[in-house]
Amino acid sequence: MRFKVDGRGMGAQRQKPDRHQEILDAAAQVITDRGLAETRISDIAERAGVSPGLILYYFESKDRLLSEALSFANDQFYLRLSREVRRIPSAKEQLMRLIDLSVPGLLPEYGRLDEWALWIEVWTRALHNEKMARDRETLDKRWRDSIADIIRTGQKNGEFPEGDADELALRIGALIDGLAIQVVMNDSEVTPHRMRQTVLEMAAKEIGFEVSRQELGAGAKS
Amino acid sequence: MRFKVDGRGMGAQRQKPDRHQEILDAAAQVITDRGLAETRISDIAERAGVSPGLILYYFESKDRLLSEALSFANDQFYLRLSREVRRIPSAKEQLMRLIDLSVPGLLPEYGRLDEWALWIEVWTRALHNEKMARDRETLDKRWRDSIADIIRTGQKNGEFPEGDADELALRIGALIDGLAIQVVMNDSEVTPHRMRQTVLEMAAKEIGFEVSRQELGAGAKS
DNA sequence: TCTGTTCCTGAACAGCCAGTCAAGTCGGTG
DNA sequence: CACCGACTTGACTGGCTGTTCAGGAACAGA
Repeated sequence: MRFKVDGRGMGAQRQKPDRHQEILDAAAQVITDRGLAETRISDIAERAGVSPGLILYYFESKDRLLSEALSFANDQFYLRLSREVRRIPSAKEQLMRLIDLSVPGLLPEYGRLDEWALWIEVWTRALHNEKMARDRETLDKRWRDSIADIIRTGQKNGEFPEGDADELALRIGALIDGLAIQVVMNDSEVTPHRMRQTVLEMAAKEIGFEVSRQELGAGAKS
Repeated sequence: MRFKVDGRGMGAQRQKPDRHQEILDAAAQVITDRGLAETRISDIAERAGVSPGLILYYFESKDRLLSEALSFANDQFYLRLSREVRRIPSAKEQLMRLIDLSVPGLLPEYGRLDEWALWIEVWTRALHNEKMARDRETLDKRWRDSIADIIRTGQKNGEFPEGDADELALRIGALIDGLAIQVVMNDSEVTPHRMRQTVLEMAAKEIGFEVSRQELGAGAKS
């Protein structure tokens, strides 16, 4: 039961690739395009360019690996989002950026639809797996909190009127989830652009700020 | 490749149980409590009280069976919902009933959380299965349409002000989806009661009707 | 160079499960 | 009763895949 705790402490880690990380990445990719149910250890090994045996050398079981991969990938998304948002001064702009980043496939450079596909796999797994259920709740709370934080920021600096930031965040978060499902499924009636517009309008109405026609249409054509 | 087309045409079908139906029911139950990934043909057979071989006698493959079971179960929910709603005269009452039926676990006699769990499995499957993706879109459109129909009814008879019924239905439907996910996952911050209240408030605000304090709290305590 | 540890491989193993099949039951029909 | 077709069983099989393992490569320290 050997374990590689971390790459820490040996200085030159440029040569030695971080297998742990690489395997998690490969796993997330495979899960994204084949689906959790169709993901085999050998697929992950192939994608990572190693032998199947090595996967089990680093992770004690397939189940563990999959769980870690899902949490890991969702973490990535969250980190990128909060890093990006933090550098924007205006709360309204922050919120608009958050929305853009949440619409599957809206921004070509980011939205590879990946995150949402993984997120749905998390839901399915959480339904019958206690640990995954706890993870999901934590991740989701963090997601709502980052929306609520933006709202509170805006309320403090006068951009938004007063109101229950947590309740508002719940509403906007849920709306995003619900719409994202349809967009990620390629529903012909719910395009990324329409989703963006709908979320933005409702957020504006609920929170209480103005959106110009130009801002509404900024995401794509029309 | 024998096939039992239907029980039609032999009069006494009380004795002969409808295996097709029974198996679909059993499958939906098993999927609900074990999850699609953990569902074996033998589990379904056991639940239905028949031998595993018989399952494959009625369905050409496990895959077909599972697909049919998912669509079938979601159909059931929709039928029950529209049957119930149709007998209510007021559009506002119709909408409130629809909301109550949609909140997982709110009504003890109905909401066994089942439908939502199955619905999430459909999403996962639709992500990588073309046929399932089409089915989902159809089912989802029907769901949005039934909300839109209620809104249009209310607009025609003067209960609700004018407005784009389809857009409103999209918003309310998405909100319900997003919140239901959290409720069905037992998120400690999103209770069935809170979901009911949130959806009702937003629907009232968006569509443009009044809800009394009493109506808001009708679902449960508080 | 020698040695011990870590990393890595590919083959082998073992369990599981969808799907097949030979055989049997049951109900109706002539 | 004899026959026939639909229905049902449960044992079997063939393939797949998670996991183990014996051994080899790479590398560091002495």
